[in-house]
Amino acid sequence: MVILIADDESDIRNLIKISLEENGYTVLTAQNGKEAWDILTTHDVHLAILDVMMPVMDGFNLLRRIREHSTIPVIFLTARADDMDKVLGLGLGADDYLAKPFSIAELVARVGAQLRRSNEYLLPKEKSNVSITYGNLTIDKEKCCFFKDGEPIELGAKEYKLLLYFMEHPEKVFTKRQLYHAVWDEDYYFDDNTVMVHISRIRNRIEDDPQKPKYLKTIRGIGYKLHYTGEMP
Amino acid sequence: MVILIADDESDIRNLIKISLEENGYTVLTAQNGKEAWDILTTHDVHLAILDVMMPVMDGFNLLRRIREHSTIPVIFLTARADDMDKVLGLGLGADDYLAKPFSIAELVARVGAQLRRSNEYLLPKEKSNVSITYGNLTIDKEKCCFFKDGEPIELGAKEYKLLLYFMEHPEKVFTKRQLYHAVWDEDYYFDDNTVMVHISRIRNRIEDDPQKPKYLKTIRGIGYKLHYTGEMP
DNA sequence: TATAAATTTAAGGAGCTTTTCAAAAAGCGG
DNA sequence: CCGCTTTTTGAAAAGCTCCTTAAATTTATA
Repeated sequence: MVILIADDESDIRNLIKISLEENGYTVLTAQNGKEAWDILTTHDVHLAILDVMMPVMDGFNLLRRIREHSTIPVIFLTARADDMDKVLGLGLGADDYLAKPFSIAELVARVGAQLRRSNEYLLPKEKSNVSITYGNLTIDKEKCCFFKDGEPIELGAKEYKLLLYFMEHPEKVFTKRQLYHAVWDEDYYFDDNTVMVHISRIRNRIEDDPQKPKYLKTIRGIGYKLHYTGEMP
Repeated sequence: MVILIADDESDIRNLIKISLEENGYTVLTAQNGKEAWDILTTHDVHLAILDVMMPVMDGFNLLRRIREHSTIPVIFLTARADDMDKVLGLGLGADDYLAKPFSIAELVARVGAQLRRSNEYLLPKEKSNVSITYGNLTIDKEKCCFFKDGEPIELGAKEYKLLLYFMEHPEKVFTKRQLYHAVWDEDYYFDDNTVMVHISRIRNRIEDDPQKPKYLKTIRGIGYKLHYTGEMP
């Protein structure tokens, strides 16, 4: 799960970031509303924590823009009591709010609660077949985008189709012949290594260490599979 | 969000313009009521800040004309106390007012508040299905007009339909076949490049640099999509 | 260690994309 | 209804990206 924190105070940002990362979340940060908007439009974010008072664009305006396109949970942080009233009064669609200073444990708990809730009531579109998430990898079939930890990764068309096929059948092993069939939609009669070259390319883009792939595993003598090492949220 | 400032003092115009732009708004300016009226009738403006005293057409008359057609928030600026009384007394439908000299921070706050309010109570018509806004692009299905930063951009019929289709599904990738189907409403059997030509023409009209499109992105090997860069003018 | 399998690299080119241009069609005003 | 302007279409050429190919290198297994 990818969480965005937008706050102009770097101490608070870092404190929250570290605490959430300890709980297994991936965290992106922004110093102001504009930065946050840039991240939200280019990344795959599942929840946002926004300070009300920020330079360049404040939390209210940011939330309004978010709600034009998205229903992700948003948690507000406020320093002043009357800001809190605004949050409630405006009915802008914030899902939760906390007054500073707040207990970090409470924030983490509320993040968990919002994510659980949003998972339950997810729109059918978001829920099912448009985007596929496996571990910290996400592929959006509508936008034709691929994300790792919420970060977008550029892929060529063939690379994208190949990876999509793996994402649709995680952990399943495919021979090169099967993969060629699925992606190129034609038989291959002899073993050119086109498929392998593309696998190699994908590894260079998505693996931390392409020599020791964590995701795209080789099953020697048979083929390849998409594997996820680590705990599933 | 596009804001119009009408004031004959250029210092004040620029000060306000800069402050609002820092907050992520797009700003248009006018030196008098007539200029302001010209802009309001040809552009897509979401809020107006009017000086009461202006040559050619004063703020009162301008507001009266605005209210014949539009319900956008209007904020008055006044230099004299008795003008302020007029604003209140006339009941012309100004949404807020500030006496000069005013704190720029307060003006920015009030602009934000008015925009929030107008968004909440928006008529369903204005809110949803008649005009679509994505980033700094707006398309008005009723007037069949397209705006970038509030500036109208002329489009041919096919260009308009194509762009409308993209605006209705922002970020979604479409193949040329899908686009042809949606806009021309007939199958295409061979790959004439008529869709591409129209894409190219749209880019020439809406992109700052058509060579490096910010909005209409090519997804090589797959198709095209309307993207929002997150940049704010 | 030998051998087969898998991976990497780099170059050339195929195919996709863009642009341009001109002809055809459609819209507009007189 | 005719001639003018604008828009759309189609074809062809130029440009560019990424795919394919082949050869060199590394890794795994018997």
